Amino acid sequence: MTQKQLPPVKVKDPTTGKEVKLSPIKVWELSPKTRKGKGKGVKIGLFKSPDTGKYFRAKVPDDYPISK
DNA sequence: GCGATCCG
DNA sequence: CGGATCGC
Repeated sequence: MTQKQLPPVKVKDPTTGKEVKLSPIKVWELSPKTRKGKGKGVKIGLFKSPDTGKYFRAKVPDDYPISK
């Protein structure tokens, strides 16, 4: 059992205004427009509010794995 | 404003 | 096709 299950991300549901731990449905990274050597982009995760079922995006930690 | 990505 | 996400 070497598999590490990813911890849920603490995000604020804009629909409820509550901070909830959710696992991102999809995660990707916005590359910096000028990808010149440095400048990390921002990792974005797609979530859905458990209460309203609405979708929203939020930043995820830089160490989060990317879903393709 | 751009960069990726998805849902209305 | 737009809006929304975050950093520069």
